[in-house]
Amino acid sequence: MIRVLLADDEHLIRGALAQMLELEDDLTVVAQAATGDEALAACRREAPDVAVLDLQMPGLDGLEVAERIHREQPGVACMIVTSHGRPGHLKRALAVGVRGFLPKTTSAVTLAEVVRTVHTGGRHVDPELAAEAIAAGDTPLTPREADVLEAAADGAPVDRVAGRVHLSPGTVRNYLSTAAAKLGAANRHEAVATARRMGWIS
Amino acid sequence: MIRVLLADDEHLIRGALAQMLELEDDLTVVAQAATGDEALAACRREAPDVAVLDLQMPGLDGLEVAERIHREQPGVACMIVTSHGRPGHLKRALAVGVRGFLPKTTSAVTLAEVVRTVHTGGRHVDPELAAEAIAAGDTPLTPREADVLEAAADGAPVDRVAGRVHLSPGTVRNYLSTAAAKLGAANRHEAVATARRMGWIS
DNA sequence: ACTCCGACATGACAGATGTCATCGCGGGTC
DNA sequence: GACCCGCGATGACATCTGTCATGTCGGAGT
Repeated sequence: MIRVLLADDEHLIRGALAQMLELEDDLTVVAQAATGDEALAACRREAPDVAVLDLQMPGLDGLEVAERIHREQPGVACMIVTSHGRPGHLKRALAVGVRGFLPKTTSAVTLAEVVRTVHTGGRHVDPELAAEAIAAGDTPLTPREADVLEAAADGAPVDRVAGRVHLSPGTVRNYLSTAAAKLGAANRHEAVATARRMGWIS
Repeated sequence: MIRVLLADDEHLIRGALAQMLELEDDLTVVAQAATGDEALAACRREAPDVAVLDLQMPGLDGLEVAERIHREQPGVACMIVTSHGRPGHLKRALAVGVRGFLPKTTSAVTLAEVVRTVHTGGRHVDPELAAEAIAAGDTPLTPREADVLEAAADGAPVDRVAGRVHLSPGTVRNYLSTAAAKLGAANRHEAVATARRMGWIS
């Protein structure tokens, strides 16, 4: 019997998913969590075989949870389920030791199968997402550029961004300028949009 | 037996939800749809008692589908289920004749109950969302301001926005300026962010 | 008829932003 | 040691934006 931890902030979805997994003879949901922190706590307590994590959750997101679980309990196989599958997320997930990555558009049978796959040590990523990730390539941004772009993501004026990242306004402008150029955007706001779409910034 | 139409682009969720609703003795899912257009077609074909619509779907979104269903088949009770419950969406939904509005964070039993409620002619909106909607109030933007702001939502420079809405660049700047002022934003990009948060633009 | 308001436009000006050249510092690499 | 590259900074310049004053036009109310 494969013991599954289920984390998703949407109660309705989580409940429905749990019911569905319980329907499988060889699966049992031993814990549910609505936030990243809950998921982590539940994982320590129950030591499940597989952790099914939603990407976007309040508090720690699925990727951060997966990272910590992977460090603390390497025996627990993590997999990510998400509505918005950005290429960058997949890369980060794999880097962090995630063994399964599925969009919520996949069918129920696939989910159960993937749970079994990762439990036996295998990996599975959605083919379409994988293709996108390959097509998108790696981020062209330096770490600092990504930081600054993210700090500018809410549309705040340069000065405020500069305060957030503790840089001079001029430096911020330079970073944003090069970032926008690398992303082929006309200004930083477009740059933010494309970087978001690619999953290069949160 | 209450006949339910279920529309959600996330296959996993839709399937799980369907199973869950089928578990109720007095409910049966007669059709499922992954897009707005499919939902509309299925609704015409099956004439269900209740249509459960996700807000964000490819093609027509839940609100547009609800509007058309309400016009074409007033006998079909529409309800919206969504992950991101913005205050503005709720207002628009009620204006369009939607009878139930729930975030996906609600529990499964609530969903079933609300399906029954709207079927008997009642209404149900999530109390928390209702409170937010009241607190948020109506959009301060004129229709045209909202249009222009939405056209500027992806961060495009003024000229491009002007092209999209067939206006002179100067006029666009004026609209964006007044919109930003009304929303208390430092620039149009912040204005876009707050308008999005409130559900005043898609 | 008169008034108000929203849609649309123009012109002008200040301040914010994008761009570029240039600099120093430190960590790798050949 | 020489070199490249990323990080951080400055200054100058051109352009883009935000703001305001001002005007026209048509529809809705009174």
